[in-house]
Amino acid sequence: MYALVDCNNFFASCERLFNPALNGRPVVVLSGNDGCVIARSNEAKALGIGMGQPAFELRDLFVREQVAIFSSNHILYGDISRRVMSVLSQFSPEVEVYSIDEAFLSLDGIDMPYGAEAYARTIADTVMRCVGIPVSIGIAHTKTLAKIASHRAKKIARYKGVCHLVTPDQCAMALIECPIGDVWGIGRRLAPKLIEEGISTAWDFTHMSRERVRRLYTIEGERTWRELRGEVCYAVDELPAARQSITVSRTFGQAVTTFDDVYEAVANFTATAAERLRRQGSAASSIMVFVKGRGCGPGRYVGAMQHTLPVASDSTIELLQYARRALVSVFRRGEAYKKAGVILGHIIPRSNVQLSLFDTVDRDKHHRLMQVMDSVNKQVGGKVLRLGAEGGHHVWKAHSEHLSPCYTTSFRDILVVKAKEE
DNA sequence: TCTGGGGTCCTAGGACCC
DNA sequence: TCTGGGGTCCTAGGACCC
Repeated sequence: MYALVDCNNFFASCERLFNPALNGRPVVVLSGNDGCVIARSNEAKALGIGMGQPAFELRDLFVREQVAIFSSNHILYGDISRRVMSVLSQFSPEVEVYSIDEAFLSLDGIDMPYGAEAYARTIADTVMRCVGIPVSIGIAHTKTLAKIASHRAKKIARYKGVCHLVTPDQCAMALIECPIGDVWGIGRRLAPKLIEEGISTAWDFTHMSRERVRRLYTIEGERTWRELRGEVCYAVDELPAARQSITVSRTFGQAVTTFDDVYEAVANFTATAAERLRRQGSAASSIMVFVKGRGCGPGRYVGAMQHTLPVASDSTIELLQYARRALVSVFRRGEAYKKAGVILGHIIPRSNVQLSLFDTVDRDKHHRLMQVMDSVNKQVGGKVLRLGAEGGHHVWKAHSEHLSPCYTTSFRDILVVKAKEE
């Protein structure tokens, strides 16, 4: 059996954690640049605020309904997420961290004297007590069914946060009530096609023939179909696989016009991407830089250039040389840039790097330097050691007007609790 | 009348997830 | 005026190998 533990309104709940005055109030968290809504408390959902809705459309509503607004604070959310996952690991030896706010637990072989449902309630209570984040839990025989169960746990009040889909009757009821578009693996594109075919619920889908599913929706569709029928196709995967590509990109806070400013942004993105690369013990054989101009549609300037490295590398210094070269070839003078990004590709384990007879780079030296940079930055926090190209005035930085403090990761931001004066 | 049977690698495009 | 930022997998088709 599998349990899916899903944090409720995760980013909004993190903001509330250190600010209980927000309980009962609508809370929203905005994307980078405070562009659109990416998390909502239940009160905010009740006001009709949509996921992904642009913030400027909502300005009046925010004021009228006294909505608490936050810029994304990914450092805070990442730290709270780690704490939640750490609590979950006390309840199962097999935990798959599926996303920042979700984890699958294998319940096989676990001693649950009062049954799975009671066990799940203990999990939820413990996460609440230790971290303060509300969670919903779905339990079922497959991950896809556990997803449906957790969805019901969240949506249907009588479940009080835990939904257990084990008997055939429970499963049938859940499948009948599950719109096809809510099934894990059936997305925006497939759902309308299925509805056109007369398949509007998960139940209908499980009653299609296997051949038809396979023909129309290929192997992934067939796996979803089998999982909904109770056959396990996806196991709990504890070790996250090394990334095959690493992207770092940002929309700028304001349009940027000079090469130096765009290059500074690209240098920062390259450094961040290279650090992630080293953290997973890999090296990249290609680097792509892209830039986007202002506006949208066909008139918008989009440039991209990829370089292949002669020897795969994890050195920020070396990767940045290629990034700079790529930027030089896509940068157009007179253009106003609103976004740029760096993508590392053709990623391989560092131990598999094929050296070259004609190599000109002192790789040991680079490696030692990167190790020192990473360890100092990790100890001190932030980018204390960085390349000169990253410094400067950061005119490209996104604006985050509603950023909350990093309560749990920065000494400067630790919450001060005042004793009540006598 | 007759036309083998296996592979690999690469890319573009389409779908999905959070 | 303003609309995020990451990822994955699969398939088809073309080019190549023996």
